[in-house]
Amino acid sequence: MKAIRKVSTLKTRTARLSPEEIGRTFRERGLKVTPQRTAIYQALIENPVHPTADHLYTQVKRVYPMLSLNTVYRTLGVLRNAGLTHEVNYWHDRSQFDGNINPHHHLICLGCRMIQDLTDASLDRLTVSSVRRTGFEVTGHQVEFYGYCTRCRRRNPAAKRKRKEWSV
Amino acid sequence: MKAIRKVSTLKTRTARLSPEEIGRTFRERGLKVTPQRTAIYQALIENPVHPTADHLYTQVKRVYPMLSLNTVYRTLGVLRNAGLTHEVNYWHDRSQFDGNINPHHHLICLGCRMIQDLTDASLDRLTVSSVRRTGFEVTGHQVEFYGYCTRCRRRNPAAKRKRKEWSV
DNA sequence: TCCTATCTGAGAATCATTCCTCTTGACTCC
DNA sequence: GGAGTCAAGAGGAATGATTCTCAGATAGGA
Repeated sequence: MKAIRKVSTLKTRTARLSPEEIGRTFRERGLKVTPQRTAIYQALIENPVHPTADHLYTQVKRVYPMLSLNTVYRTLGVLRNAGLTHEVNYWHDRSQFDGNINPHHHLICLGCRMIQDLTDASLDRLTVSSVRRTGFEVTGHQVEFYGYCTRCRRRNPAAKRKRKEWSV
Repeated sequence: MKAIRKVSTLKTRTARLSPEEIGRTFRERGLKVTPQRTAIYQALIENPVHPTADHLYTQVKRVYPMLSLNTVYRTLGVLRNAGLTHEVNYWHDRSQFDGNINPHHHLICLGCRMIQDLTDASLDRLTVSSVRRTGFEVTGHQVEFYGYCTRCRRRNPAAKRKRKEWSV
């Protein structure tokens, strides 16, 4: 379980689709193409920090001042049902959304709550015989690593790190 | 990443501590010992289904009819800060609590929403060089397997499974 | 261009969780 | 064992994320 053979890279999200490409993506999945929906999805996939509904609302409202938060929630629900986003809730207070639908894993900082994507082919291939023995049919999996990002480590070295960190 | 060497077992939670043992556990961690707190913790560790605050409230209220939901939340917060429970939120609507604080992983059924513990030593030892290269300091990790439990598979074989399953 | 199902905005409603205030009771010190 | 202290508990109100309802707008096929 230690040997990692394939090249692995930390994913910095740089997805950047034109409105036309987004429109095509929506039509392929039978979704209507509306300006709000397009803008919300664009904001989502360009955002590397796993935004909350409110983040997206604030961002898209700059372009569509009449946008309602309701529409953001509804749109995120539609995108999730269409498989265009995943919802994560590591902090138990509000949902964050992930526009990266390729298989990937997460690094979760207990200091600043940052959630960073990690793509690693060897983790994607993870199979465990103990799971097979249970009779559980696995359709996917995800690995979360908890700890401290470089910025938090620099600011607060382990030695003097206070025990008032976030818990999960 | 395929070779699983160690014996792995599906954990069926059977923790059963006496009130005295629970009291000792609390005192060791500097927590006051109260009947409500003891009962809530006992209900938590005896419950294999990752109960919600409301589940625990309903259960403990049978013994302590005056119990308030508020107390359940406060107690769960105390237990979490003391490292005696973990909070999970796979379904994005309410928190579920896990009294099993030994390293373990989860099988998550997209059919019935069941969350089952999986202990597997090889998964516990998982280390990934791509994470080390990022400079992220890992203090723990957890693997989640999504799919269908045996009961859901029996009721709804893959072939005729409708696409109205839960999404994560 | 027209029609209709679907989408949006606005505001209200819902519901899990937290806060506030007062009362109770666990633990310490004598 | 008794008194004092301070955290814990109960009850109810508040908070805040998310969902619902409904009327008007609009995307997209005919």
